[in-house]
Amino acid sequence: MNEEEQRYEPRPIERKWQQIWESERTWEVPNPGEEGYQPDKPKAYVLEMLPYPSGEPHVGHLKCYSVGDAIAHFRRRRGYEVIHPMGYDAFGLPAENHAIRTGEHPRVATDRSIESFREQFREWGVSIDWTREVSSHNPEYYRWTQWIFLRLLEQGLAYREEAAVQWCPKDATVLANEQVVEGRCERCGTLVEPRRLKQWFFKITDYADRLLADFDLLESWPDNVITMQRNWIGRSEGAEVIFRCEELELDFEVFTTRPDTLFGATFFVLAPEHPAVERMIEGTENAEQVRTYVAEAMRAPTEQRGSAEREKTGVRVERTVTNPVNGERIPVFVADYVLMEYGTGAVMAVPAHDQRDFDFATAFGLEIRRVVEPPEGADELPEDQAFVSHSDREVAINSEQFSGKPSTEVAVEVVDWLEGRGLGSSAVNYRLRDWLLSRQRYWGCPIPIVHCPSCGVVPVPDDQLPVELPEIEDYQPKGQSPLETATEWVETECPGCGGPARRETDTMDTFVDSSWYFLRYLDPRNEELPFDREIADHWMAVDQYIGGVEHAILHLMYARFFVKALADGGHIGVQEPFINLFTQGMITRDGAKMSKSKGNTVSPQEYVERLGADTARTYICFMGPPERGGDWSDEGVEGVHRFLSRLWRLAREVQDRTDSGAAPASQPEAEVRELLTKAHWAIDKATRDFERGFQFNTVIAAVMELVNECYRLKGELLDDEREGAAAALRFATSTAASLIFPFAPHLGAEVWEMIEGGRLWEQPWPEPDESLLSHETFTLIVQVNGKVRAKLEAASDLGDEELLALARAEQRVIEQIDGGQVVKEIVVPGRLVNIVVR
RNA sequence: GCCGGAGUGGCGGAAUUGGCAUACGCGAUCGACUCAAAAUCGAUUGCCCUUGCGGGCUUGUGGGUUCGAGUCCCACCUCCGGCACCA
Repeated sequence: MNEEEQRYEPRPIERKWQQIWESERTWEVPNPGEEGYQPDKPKAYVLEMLPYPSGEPHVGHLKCYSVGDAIAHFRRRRGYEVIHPMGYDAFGLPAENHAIRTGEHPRVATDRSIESFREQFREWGVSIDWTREVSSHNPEYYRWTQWIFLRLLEQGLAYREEAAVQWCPKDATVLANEQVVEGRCERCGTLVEPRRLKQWFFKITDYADRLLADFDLLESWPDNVITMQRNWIGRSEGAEVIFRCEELELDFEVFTTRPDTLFGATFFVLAPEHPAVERMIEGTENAEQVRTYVAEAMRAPTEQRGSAEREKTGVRVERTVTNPVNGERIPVFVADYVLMEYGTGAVMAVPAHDQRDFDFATAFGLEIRRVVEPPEGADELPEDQAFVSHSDREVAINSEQFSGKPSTEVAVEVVDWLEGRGLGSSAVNYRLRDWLLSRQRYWGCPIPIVHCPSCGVVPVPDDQLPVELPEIEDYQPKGQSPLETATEWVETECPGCGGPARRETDTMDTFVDSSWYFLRYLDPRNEELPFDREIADHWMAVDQYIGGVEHAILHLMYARFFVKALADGGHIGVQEPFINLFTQGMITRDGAKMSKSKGNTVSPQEYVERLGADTARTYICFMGPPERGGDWSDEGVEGVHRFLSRLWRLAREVQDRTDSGAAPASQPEAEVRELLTKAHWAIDKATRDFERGFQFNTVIAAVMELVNECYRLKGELLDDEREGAAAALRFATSTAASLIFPFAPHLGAEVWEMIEGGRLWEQPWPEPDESLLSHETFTLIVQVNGKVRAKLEAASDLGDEELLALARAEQRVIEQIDGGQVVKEIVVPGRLVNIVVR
């Protein structure tokens, strides 16, 4: 045998199997009722978040699809009918910005990128059912995005309203609340500005409670994702209380989580944006001063306003409002620490028991009246801050008839009292805002609406869908949608009255496209509906969803909302799209996030070409627990490549030097038994670790141990004339191939074919032989006072007394006990003996 | 500030129910093969003391429970992620 034949060359092996999978359509699965459908198999929907096609796939993609593919392969071989589709989230800003720079149509760049993604997925050997491929920028897809929009409109879940919205001046579009991070645009980091615009919204707030409650329907989601969504929804219970401005006969509703502190309300604050500010100041002496303050506050960037550390500012309004519980007239202020977006934009201020109100009262010299006290005997309260504790232990004071009662009780009773007089009621408030979906951009799904001067807002009838995106000359946004320039497209007929009308020129947020794609995969060529309900009900929900944690709020909450809305419309039978969620950690290089500007990017393609896809995929799964992320190391990749080479060379040698007809040994010799035991140990370990979650690093480590054991024993076994020796080696080698297959499918298939013949993926996942796992002897750990003093082989069937006798016979144990008195002896059967000596 | 998560060799990490701490990989050292190198195969590799036998120490820090703690409890430190004038 020459050198060439001894070297593991991944490229030809990988090509060979990719071609087989492609020509044999190995990973395609039929829908119920279609040819080849196997009703007796349980289904498993394994799904990775669809990529946004921009440029070429990066390491994050490689990780996501390596992890997902390992799960898909494991499930298939465990007897599931696995649906594992792929698609592209193809609308979006980067392609449009590219178009603005180059003049190239966004579709061209997007399609080019999709081609590159498709090609790489094929080269990575990902087991995808390509018949189900979709892309959100194709009219065959977005037709149904529009259809769903219209259904939500019918269900009263889509509405158009003028609202103060967050505008990104750089991207020249409005943003959803979720897309504003610390006052900046989530995409480009530009400070956002407030603007008043008429925009389309989805009423996700209607689902706030169900989005919270249905966390119970999920099996396994990372806690941090659930927490993030929970915080984002921000449900808080409390009361709505009416404060009346008697002079103007104007009622103000405020929300409070602490109705028990109502007697401590010593002033009242309006947000600068509050619509009633002008009426309140009209005709008062300092009206102009208030107007100046409001104007300044409105101009300040959101980011600056949103800081708790900032000094409190505000201005007095020459009016009072009445505290409903005691009839007290309290002063009114306008201050920017009160936000229009939350609650009612007005608050009752209780400086004694709210830090912000305390800070404001201190700055403006206002009364701080304590109405809640800790029980007697508690520590002195600090004078320089608010006392916010609220439990059964605190007691109301200075609260008329409520004084002396526990503050939680008072909270309930005060609300009852208010309710009885029509001055308030219990209420729930959310941080969650409705989803603003309008975008003043070109490269998105057109909103299927026509504005008619006589009929108003008219939905485009279903049979006129899709509303296709027109071709335009100039992609540059000018504060309005670039679609405004497509005059011929904009000017249309009203579907209602037939008169001249104009099309809606805003497009949809791309998160709309990706909120239902997992349903289209199930029935991708349906021309009557986005998907057939029966088919969708068969495959849904997604059994395992895999993706980056950066989508914890945006995508994952929107998709949950969509599925609930579709369920309410009778289009689907599930309430939750993703039963199990796995969020992968980020891969860094030299400890830093990869970025082109830092020049520390890792190109998956480079590694795939040089070392093979199997190496790249296996390495990424071996780096550490995939949810944690890790640092890319070239030495580490080499190490994995070395391991795969070892397996391949082992297979080569075993194939050359053993017979396939070899019978298993009837009377196993020590080496044979050792090797078989290791193989079954590896099967057991790999299976358990797979089932435990995503600890692929330990699965791979077990296979490495098995291969190491083969190397250790193969010298003797290959020289051994008896048939059992060869059979054991063949079994161990093909088992290693079988177990590594989910990570290195090409090599796994190749080695299996070399040793066993046939198609590895058609083989069920191996089962460990229990009889080989239970040992006749075990290593007994002998401790004296909890310290290991000896290790010895003991028969597994020995009783406690016999184990103790063995332990006490050990020389080193005798020395340690020497002279002392044995106080206690602990025996853990099958593990250890601990002798306690004084 | 609030809510999560994590701290284990030179490095990435393992340890399933409270029972051998450091599996597997990287790196390093030595050896075999080679004229030589690469590749490959094999051995060693937590720290300290000791020529050796052996002994002591070690899972961020301090305490506790236990025959026995990386794992459980209490307090603290550090790092990472998320949220934050949310009334």
